[in-house]
Amino acid sequence: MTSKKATRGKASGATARPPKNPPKSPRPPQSAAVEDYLETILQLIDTKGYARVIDIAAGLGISQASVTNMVQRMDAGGLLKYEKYRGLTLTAEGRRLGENITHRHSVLTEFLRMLGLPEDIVYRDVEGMEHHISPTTVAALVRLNAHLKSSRYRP
Amino acid sequence: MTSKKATRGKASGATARPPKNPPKSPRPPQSAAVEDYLETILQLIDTKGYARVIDIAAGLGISQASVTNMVQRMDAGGLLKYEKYRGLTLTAEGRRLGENITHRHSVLTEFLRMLGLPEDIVYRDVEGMEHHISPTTVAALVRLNAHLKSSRYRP
DNA sequence: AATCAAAATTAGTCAAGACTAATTTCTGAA
DNA sequence: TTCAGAAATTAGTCTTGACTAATTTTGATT
Repeated sequence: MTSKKATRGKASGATARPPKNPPKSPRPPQSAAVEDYLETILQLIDTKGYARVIDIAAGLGISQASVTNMVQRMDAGGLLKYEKYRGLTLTAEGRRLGENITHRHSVLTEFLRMLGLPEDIVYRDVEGMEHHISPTTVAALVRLNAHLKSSRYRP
Repeated sequence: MTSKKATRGKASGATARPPKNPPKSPRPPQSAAVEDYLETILQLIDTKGYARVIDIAAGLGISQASVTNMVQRMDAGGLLKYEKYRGLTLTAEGRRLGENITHRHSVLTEFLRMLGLPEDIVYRDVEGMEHHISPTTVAALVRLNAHLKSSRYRP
């Protein structure tokens, strides 16, 4: 608990603690939502060869309008290249980020399965937790997974 | 990834997936933010005997105004009893919830420490992840922690 | 009892991200 | 080539949860 971080607004806390406030330009996002989009987009591209707005929307379970809006901001943020009505492609950075996220997702999923949890719970917990795990922790989980596997851990 | 859940607005997805839309009354909240508040409030009460707005604000690193606002909504949600300018007390439900949350926090912290992670990373990852772990997973982690301890797991 | 600083509250904003409705563009038949 | 339906975009809202500024209440001190 503790610490909220301020949605991103104009922190400078009257009573607040760390007033850290990055200048920030127009609209480049960097959030849990963006990670979900990247993950879905990468999966679509690697699966069907392209990522249409409608498929991203279906994959995330949200409206097409929401996707259009976010995709435009992600273009502004340099995560992907977007041409209205034409389609989109990930930039090098977007792909790299997407692959990190996907890896993290896999590691976490493997870990929870190792605990003997039912698939639906694994799925939901991974969904929620994945955006909050540092690279260091991911690495530690990779090692733990290997250990649990080799030691034949039975929940 | 996949699935966003819609902030809570008026889902009914044009393209969206599960249009589940609970009626919802005035303002009863139930979110990660509320969990952070409950955790801080419970800690203050069990430590100092009471929880003042200014201390909650300091604990969460946000403004007093934000706390006042949330505390009023939590009162409406039945998590605590609040009297303007006078103070607040947790309801039975609020305390029960707070204790669950605190327990989850401890279990998760112990787990990450077991992985040999540095304290600052443990702290931040717990902050982020704790709101997304199901009771079932918490139980599984308790067992895993015991196992790792007895097997003298060394990262 | 009067006063003043600390604590709390109110009022009004803001940003993210989702939504609906309406409009525009694209595309595959006919 | 035309056109209807599918896909995408725009415009405008809404909710959550933070923020600042201004105001009010409380409580300790004189």
